[in-house]
Amino acid sequence: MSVTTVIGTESGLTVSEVAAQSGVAPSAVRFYERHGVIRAQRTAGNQRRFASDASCRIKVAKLAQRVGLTVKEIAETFDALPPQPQPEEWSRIADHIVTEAEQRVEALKRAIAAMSTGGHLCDIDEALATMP
Amino acid sequence: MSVTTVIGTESGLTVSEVAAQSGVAPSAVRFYERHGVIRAQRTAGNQRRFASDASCRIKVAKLAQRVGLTVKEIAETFDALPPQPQPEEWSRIADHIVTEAEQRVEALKRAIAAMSTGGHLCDIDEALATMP
DNA sequence: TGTTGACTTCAACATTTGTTCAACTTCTAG
DNA sequence: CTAGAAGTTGAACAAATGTTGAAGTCAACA
Repeated sequence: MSVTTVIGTESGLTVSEVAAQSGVAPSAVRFYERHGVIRAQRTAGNQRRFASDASCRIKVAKLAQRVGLTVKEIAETFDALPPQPQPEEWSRIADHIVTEAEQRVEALKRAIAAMSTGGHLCDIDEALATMP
Repeated sequence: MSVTTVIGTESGLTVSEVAAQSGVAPSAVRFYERHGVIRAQRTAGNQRRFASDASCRIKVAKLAQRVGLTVKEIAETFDALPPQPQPEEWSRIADHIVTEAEQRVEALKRAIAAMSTGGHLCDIDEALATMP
């Protein structure tokens, strides 16, 4: 071996590896670690080493951001995960995020429906507004 | 009358009125106008006057932000509205926003499902990772 | 040994979404 | 007419989400 990148010694994924796997920039990987979305061990030489679930966390986080969750909220959600999460625990987290997103969409739909009741949504009540 | 606030002369809602109706700060109302979420006429004295759909636009915008749409995206969506939108046109816009939000949630769900196939989601493939 | 590439931290910058303040103008009530 | 409430602009600040660059460290290979 040693022709292509030698995979991180000291057991764990490097920043670049996680970045490549998750499709974000290395700077973003560091950013997510600082904000608790992912966790890292350190090597003797102070380099980060991530467990293999790191890139998955980032992928989920990116999608969660797309539906309005903040990095902080996502980090807090992931906080419920133990160091060695079981697939089933992961599913619970995923469900939680999806549910939160769906609730926000429902809130949006309900609000729009509420505004629509009576046949008007955001229409200009010209007649009413200009009444004496 | 004339005891409580007299509603803006020169036909239209003032910044404060829209702010009160929509539940945001006056500064936010000006912000949304600058970014095209709402539009204003100006009085002879250069004050903003909003049509009565302004607060509704803001309410929808706030909820749309909660599901991940940016102010710019929302403004672009509202751009499709004519100056005097009919309720039906409003419904189309509302549908568009809801649909966009639902698509994002679907993307999230599909991605999670894809990651879950094979029984693992984000679990640590310790065995695999440490294989020689 | 030395240089090369990947890593480290820290600071600065950029964008989005607002808020706050100062200085000035306009509107409305009395 | 005049005082005070509310409006105007512009600049500065703030938090969230990153990116970029400088300066230094570390490990591996020739």
